Amino acid sequence: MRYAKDHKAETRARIVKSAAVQLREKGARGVGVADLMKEAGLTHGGFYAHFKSRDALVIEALGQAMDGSRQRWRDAAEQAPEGEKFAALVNQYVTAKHRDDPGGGCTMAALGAEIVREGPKARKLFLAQLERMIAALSAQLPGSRGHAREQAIAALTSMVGSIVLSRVAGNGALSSDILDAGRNAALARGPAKPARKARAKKAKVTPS
Amino acid sequence: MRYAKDHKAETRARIVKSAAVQLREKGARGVGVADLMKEAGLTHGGFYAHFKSRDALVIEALGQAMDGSRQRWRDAAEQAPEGEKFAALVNQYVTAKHRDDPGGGCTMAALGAEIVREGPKARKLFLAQLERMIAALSAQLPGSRGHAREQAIAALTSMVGSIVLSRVAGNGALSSDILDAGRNAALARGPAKPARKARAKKAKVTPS
DNA sequence: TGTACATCAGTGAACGCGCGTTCACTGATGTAC
DNA sequence: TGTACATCAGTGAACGCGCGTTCACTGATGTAC
Repeated sequence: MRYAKDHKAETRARIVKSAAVQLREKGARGVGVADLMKEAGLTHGGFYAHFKSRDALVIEALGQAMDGSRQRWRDAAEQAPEGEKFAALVNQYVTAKHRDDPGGGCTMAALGAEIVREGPKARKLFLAQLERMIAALSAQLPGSRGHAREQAIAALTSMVGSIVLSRVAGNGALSSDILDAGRNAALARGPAKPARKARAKKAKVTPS
Repeated sequence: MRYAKDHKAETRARIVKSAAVQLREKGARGVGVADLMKEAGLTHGGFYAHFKSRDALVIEALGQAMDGSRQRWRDAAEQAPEGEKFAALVNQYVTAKHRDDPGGGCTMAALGAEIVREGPKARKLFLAQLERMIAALSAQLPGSRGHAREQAIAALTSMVGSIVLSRVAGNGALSSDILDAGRNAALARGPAKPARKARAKKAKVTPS
């Protein structure tokens, strides 16, 4: 063989990874086959040796992007001490870093609004991801299952809304205010934190 | 003249109105010149007698869509009694009707996430609209200006997040739960309501 | 060890199609004289 | 009143371009004998 035995699999993985980033940056319709292959250091003709169609790659890349988010959420929850896991999930999500890195960020925030128009496969992926996000937050909340779930959903609407709106706002004072207000709103759904932490995290909102 | 004196202006308005709907339904890239003209009962060739380019129409239609939202917000605030205006704004926004009618609904929820990728003109429109939404909510909240603004932003993140996520969820129980939880989270940012109303509005969240 | 052939990841020209844009034309009405 | 011409909203063929997809080919390596 001309290449190492898993060479083709590696190339394929490289394309998927690149697509997962570009999809979130440019939208589901914004990524071309030729761009993707160039990004992976190849020419466009080879694409169909790896994927059945552009759409098939999009589905796979969406799944990959979601897996990345799931891993991040799992890490955040695992690393936080008991009782602070909910806050850790919110705090790793509602950040300027996340706002400024759509390509590496949450697929729901980046593509949720437009994916409704795509095919059923993409929709199913997003629905499953949405349920996982709710479950992950809910698992860190006290009280009855129903109450925890309601609080988790309330927090999630603010989290996703914060990222979407802060991206619209750009990266100035308004954008920071949106992140701060949204983060606080989501955190308020969780268990009360130690006073010093709560104070340290208190957001400053610049008056208009 | 073959046509009434404002015939051309009416045709133009018809195209813009149709585009304002289709943009929100299909995305900024999802609307073609030929589709739009057919929707207006014309053939595609006449398009450039009305608009300089497709992009120019998109900008105009976005503005029109936003004007519609602004009008709806204004009406809701005016019609509600003093002290319930904030709740009225939230309640007219976070509804299944809004979720199911992206073409007639909020431009921010439908296109906010993807408009970041478009040109500076579209961005400016969205930024201005975002500031108007915050101001409209903020004006109905008590307390210092800074505090009212923070509460308004917190509410808005939940409102927009609710619509985006409920659309991802479809129209089943999860979707309803998202609307309920998001609406309650936003309402909680406003002044306390009369007890009977608060009870009547209380959302039921189906346990998972 | 050497030669002929198979394999296969990747190349790049070519094709078809959709879409934005252009343009010569239509046909109904208004105006000049 | 009648005739020739101007106006102008709208028509539909055509063009250019980008993009997804196909396909014959390349060239390096492995294998058969």
